[in-house]
Amino acid sequence: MSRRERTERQILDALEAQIRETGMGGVGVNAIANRAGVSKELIYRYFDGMPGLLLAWMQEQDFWTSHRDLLASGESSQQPPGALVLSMLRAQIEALGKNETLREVRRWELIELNDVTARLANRREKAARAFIDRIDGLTPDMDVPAVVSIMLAGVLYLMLRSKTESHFLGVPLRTDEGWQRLYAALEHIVRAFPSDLNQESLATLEARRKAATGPTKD
Amino acid sequence: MSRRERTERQILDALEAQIRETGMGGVGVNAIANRAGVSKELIYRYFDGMPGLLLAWMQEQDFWTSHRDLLASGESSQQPPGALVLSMLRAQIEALGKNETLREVRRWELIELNDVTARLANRREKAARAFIDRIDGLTPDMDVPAVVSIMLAGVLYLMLRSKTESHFLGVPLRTDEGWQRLYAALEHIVRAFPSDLNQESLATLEARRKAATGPTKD
DNA sequence: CAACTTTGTGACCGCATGGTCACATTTGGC
DNA sequence: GCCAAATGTGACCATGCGGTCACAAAGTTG
Repeated sequence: MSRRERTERQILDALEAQIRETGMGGVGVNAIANRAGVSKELIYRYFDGMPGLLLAWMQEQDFWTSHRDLLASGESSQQPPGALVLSMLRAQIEALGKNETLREVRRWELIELNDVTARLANRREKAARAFIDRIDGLTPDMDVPAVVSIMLAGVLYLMLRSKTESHFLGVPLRTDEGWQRLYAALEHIVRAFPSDLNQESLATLEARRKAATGPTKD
Repeated sequence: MSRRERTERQILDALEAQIRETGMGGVGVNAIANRAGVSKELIYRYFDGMPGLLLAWMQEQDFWTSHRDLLASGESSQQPPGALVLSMLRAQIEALGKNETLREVRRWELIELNDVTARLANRREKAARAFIDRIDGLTPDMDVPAVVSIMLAGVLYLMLRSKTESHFLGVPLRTDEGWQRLYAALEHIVRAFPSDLNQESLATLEARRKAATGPTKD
């Protein structure tokens, strides 16, 4: 590992730590450089400024983000639609629940509109469409994208909201108990899917529900 | 109207306009004072600084915000639980859909944690609990708060997300057509409620669905 | 009219930000 | 060893921020 690679690592790690601790609002050249113990000039020289640094960091995240995505979508191609949806929702809960940095980025995506967020939005929507299209055909007389949108969006909102509020409609957002209730609610909704959820697949998922995990402070 | 009241109005209106156009990120003493065409000193003198100004502005909003809440919860105390939930969701969609400022504030509530946001959270959760508690008892063997949390949170997320992304899972977030699909999805979910939605109440709601409205740019 | 209060203004301060530059130090090839 | 490229640093600049202050103009009360 060259000397340069080492300091680039320091900078990237500092970015991650800064996002986690202060949110995207506290991200700037000075803060990152100080935290990395390095001169800010290097951020411009090696990454061409903050946008470039963010892009570079994103690309690293993509690595195992898309890894997760592939896992979630590939693991069970033969399951009924409802089970697929539940797996995907569970994957989202787990991925977001144990990664405060990820949650901060997604909060940021809600308010900021620029090159970086646009790129993130594109990539996400592309992957999401690929997932939903495989299910949509199998379930006529039901607007699958719309119903799943509500469920997924609900999970996302509650994940993000857990930072500033401990409960939502009385449901705790910072305990595993609360998230088990929410996951059970998702099951309840999916159970209304037309031709779906035979006994075996539901039993499989039920076993995994016990391990449901909400947001942690790292 | 005294001279002071007039300039206080100018400041409050400037705050609202600033929030709508730039989001809470662009809110500051200098920006507000300039937009109001007034010296920033007056913000400190009359409102004791930005937090006080925000509080004062919030209190005005409370006026018809709580008004709406009362309407939504009082209009139909005798309807079945599912219909009540649908009414409440519809009210949320309408209130948020036509008020970009409100959406910006709620985005802000997701990232910032301070006196003002804490107060907002308290008030909201209090009202929400009052609503959900009236329904919860009526519907055993189902975790009503959890299911409604998913639906309401889903609506909120998609409302907020419409600023930076035009689609979610392929569903358009900036057209009435998209929001009619989403509202229909909510109906679909509610239909799975235990003892619920006789023909009349559903027909009533169906008629109103035609008027579903998504976010507008004001 | 005179004295006093309210209302409003613009200048000023300290501070942090993003960005650039000149200059040291280190590394690696000839 | 020697020179050039790579790596790193600290100082510096303009700008915008929140906040305060002295002072002017407009109203009000005696």
